[in-house]
Amino acid sequence: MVDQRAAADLDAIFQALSHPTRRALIEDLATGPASVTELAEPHDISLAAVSKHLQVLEDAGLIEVEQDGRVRQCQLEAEPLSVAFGWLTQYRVFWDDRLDALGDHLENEGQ
Amino acid sequence: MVDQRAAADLDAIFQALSHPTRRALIEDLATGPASVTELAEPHDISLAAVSKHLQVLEDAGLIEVEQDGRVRQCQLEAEPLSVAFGWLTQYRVFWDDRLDALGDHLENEGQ
DNA sequence: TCGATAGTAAACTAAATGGTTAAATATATG
DNA sequence: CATATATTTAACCATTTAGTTTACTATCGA
Repeated sequence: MVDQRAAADLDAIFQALSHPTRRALIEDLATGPASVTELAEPHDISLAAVSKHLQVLEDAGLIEVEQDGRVRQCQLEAEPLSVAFGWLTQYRVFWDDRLDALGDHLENEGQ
Repeated sequence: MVDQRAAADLDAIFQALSHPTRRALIEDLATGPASVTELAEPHDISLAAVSKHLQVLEDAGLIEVEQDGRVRQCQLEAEPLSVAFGWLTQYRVFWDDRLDALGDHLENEGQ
């Protein structure tokens, strides 16, 4: 009952993650909730453009937005990230098997 | 020397993963190398369309293609998958922290 | 109440995406 | 050699994407 949405959503999740601005927004939000204006500040595009990116993230379930007066507080929603992670995990044996020689550039996630 | 390409490539990798046909191709290739025609067979689109999808996968580094006479053998390249995995791992603490209640839908990757 | 602030919506544009069909290019085979 | 097979390329089309600017809608605060 957590996964029934997952398969259909992989499209939207990976699509959302494919844009550097949206990944940057996610990285910002990893440090805590923020308003649209706050999130837009470091980016060299219009507020409307950031607003659209946030809409994409919200549609993919990657953020949740809470209206607080005239300000919208955005919060990172981890579940879709874990869905994407889950899909990739399928293939982990693959690079564990094949990338021994290159090795350890992923090992930092294990410690 | 494995990661210098990584940041720039996340765009292409996630973009490549965002299309269900391409994910299906990856899943096919996980069972072993295959030719373009073999890969195309289960899909209800033209061979040319599959060829384009494979080109996207190749550009993202997700497959390697080896010409063998008139047939092109495609092989899964795990490294970009591990790069995407690596990016997501950054946020693992997030869903580990927050999704305890939902829990265990990822736990099957640990056993 | 008036003006500033926060944000979305609308209309537009350029480029990218995902598909098609038809033609082209090798290579294999009878 | 002639034909069939494997695959890409080209030309085209419709839709989506990512951005812009300009309105519009709330809401806050003096």
